[in-house]
Amino acid sequence: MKLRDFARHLKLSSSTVSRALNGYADVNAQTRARVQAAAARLGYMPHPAGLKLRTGRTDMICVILPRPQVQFATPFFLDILTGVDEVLSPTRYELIVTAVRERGDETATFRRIVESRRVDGLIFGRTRTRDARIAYLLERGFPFVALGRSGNDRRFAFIDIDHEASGRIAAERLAAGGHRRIALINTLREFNYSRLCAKGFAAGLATSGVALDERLIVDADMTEESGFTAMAALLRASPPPTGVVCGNDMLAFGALRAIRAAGLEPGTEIGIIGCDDHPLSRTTSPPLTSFAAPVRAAGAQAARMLLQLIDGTSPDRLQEVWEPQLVARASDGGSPPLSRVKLARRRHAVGV
Amino acid sequence: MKLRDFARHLKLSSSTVSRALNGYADVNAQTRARVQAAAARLGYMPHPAGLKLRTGRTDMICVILPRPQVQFATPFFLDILTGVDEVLSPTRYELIVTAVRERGDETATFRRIVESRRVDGLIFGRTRTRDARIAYLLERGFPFVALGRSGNDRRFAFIDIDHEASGRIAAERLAAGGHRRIALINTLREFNYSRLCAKGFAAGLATSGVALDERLIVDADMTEESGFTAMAALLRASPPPTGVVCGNDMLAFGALRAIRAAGLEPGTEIGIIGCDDHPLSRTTSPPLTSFAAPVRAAGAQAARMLLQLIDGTSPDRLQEVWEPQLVARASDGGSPPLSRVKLARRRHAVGV
DNA sequence: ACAATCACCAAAATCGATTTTGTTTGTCAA
DNA sequence: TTGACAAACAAAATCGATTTTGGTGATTGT
Repeated sequence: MKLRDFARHLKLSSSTVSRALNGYADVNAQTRARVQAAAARLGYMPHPAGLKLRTGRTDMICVILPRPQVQFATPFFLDILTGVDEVLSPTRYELIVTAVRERGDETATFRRIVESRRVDGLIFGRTRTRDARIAYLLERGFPFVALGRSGNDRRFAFIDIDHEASGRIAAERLAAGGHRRIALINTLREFNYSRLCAKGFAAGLATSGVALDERLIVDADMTEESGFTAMAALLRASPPPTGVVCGNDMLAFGALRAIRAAGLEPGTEIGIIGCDDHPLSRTTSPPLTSFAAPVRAAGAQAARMLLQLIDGTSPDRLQEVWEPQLVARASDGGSPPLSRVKLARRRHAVGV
Repeated sequence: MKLRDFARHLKLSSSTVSRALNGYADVNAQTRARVQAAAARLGYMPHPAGLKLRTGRTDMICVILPRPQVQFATPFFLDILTGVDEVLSPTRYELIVTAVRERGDETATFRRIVESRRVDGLIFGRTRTRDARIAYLLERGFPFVALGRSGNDRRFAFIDIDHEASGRIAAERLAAGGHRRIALINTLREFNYSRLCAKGFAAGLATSGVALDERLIVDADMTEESGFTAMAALLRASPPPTGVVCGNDMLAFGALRAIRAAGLEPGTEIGIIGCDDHPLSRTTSPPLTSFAAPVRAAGAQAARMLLQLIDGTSPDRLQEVWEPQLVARASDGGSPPLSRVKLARRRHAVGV
């Protein structure tokens, strides 16, 4: 049923009906009520295409799906989507999802989306320390909210979790537990939060009076396998670390496995702290100490920010950094570090 | 830049330009080439709203995001999305995602989507044994592809994995390993694949000459915690099972933890087989035997089917059931079952 | 009683594409 | 020479909404 039919049925002109539905003042209150009641009863809804053509709005918000290569590192992406949808669904906006296909230059994806004029705004994550996508969007003046900050520019809307604080708190906590050789298995340095985590980690060691050994800081992509490989390598150092901070929980799962494979007991002989609070982290053995990431709330907030941005709010007023929340479990157990001799003996025993 | 401007720039009428771009015959081949070259050079793209209003198509495909309550049981949802997008992106179709918000009646979500006339077709999963959503869509004649079959009706397009075969193969495999008391921790019976899995499991036991003990079959929702709880309860049976099949890997993770907590060694003292091949399954201890679920390929195929359906292919010709592929690892180790005495001793020792 | 104002509604323009219908050429055959 | 026909393009109608403009009848003030 289209507007004209609906109007004819009400014995009114389509313009009056339109104005009644949109709550204009110059239509009789009684008529307006009658029209709105009839619309609800007959289930009249304006045809989206006609509406969009006339108003110029697309009423669509796009969330960018990162490349699948690292998807298992983001079990949280669904949470983001859920949060965004939660905010969008009571509004006139629709949520659309576009995956990044280009291998090399993600900017091409963004260019395509912007130029197709199909969406009013963009939400995406995995911000880089120097982010070409952000530069492009800023240049085009296209509305977007980034999940995470970037290094090069600050004049855009973002919501981020303070990974610098996570890194610092984790380092200090292990140091307070008596550890003096503390490693960091970080996520890829190209991502901005990874850089911040490393920075906080270094600061935490410094304030705790623990020397920073560059050889105990390694980058890894965000898979369990990388965590395993990185931890296994760290355990071959001499002396090996007795505490380790991981850039995310998936890496920590791998690290736990490597520690066990080396014949050591995580949580008592080696302290380990993750980051992100993966749903399985409470079930590892020992349960993994980590930092809660309220991803769903962040997605919702990003959506709210984007709507405000589209409504004209300045991006400078739409910037938030949330404090991380430590989820203390058993894996960072404050045991004293093992002696060098004891460790060497164990390494020998399991043939690492 | 709109069509009229573009046409003026070419010193042609907009109708001719439109016909040239759409490859009509009654425009000079030379002119057509000139127009298409200019479009590529100047980056002209028809405005989506105008196009949709005129053609009536929405060029949108909607994928339904299940309720977050069980999201962690579906780390594969992103895979589905990726597969769908992979097929859609070279076409004129756009992918949109809508989350189910209603707690009770999911049909309300579907009604909203269909009536808003914003999408040309639907993809969704978690089909139920009796599925009201499918009934509604069939009644409305709205194009959709279901990920999974349903019990009540068959006249719709679907793609499914043969969970009946998985259940059967898993049961037979454990039986062949010498197990005689085999349990099933199944997913919720309201989902159709869950029912099929139980059916296959029973058949597998029957062909192997193993008695089916109803008390060893339990339903659980799809979380790690449920798996733990269910397995712990099973271990309190007398005699306890020596083999267990899990409806998905997340449940199996929980079961593994429960087995360990009871002081037993999974893979040698208790055989366990999962289903879905979660990315972490290769890293458990012992690595989990499971069934590969080519979710991404299934998503892609669902998208292809939906496009064919929209193009007029009959749903009867768009039905596929894929065979599961066993991924043999160590967790189903073919060791002989423990004696009742030995088990009892262990249970006593760890205080279960 | 008459003009001015106001409330209410209808008619027409507009958004940007596609598609149908018309018009101008030029060519060819009768 | 002229009518038929085809090729190539232009003009106009159309999709379904919103918004601007304009007009009618009633009310009010003087």
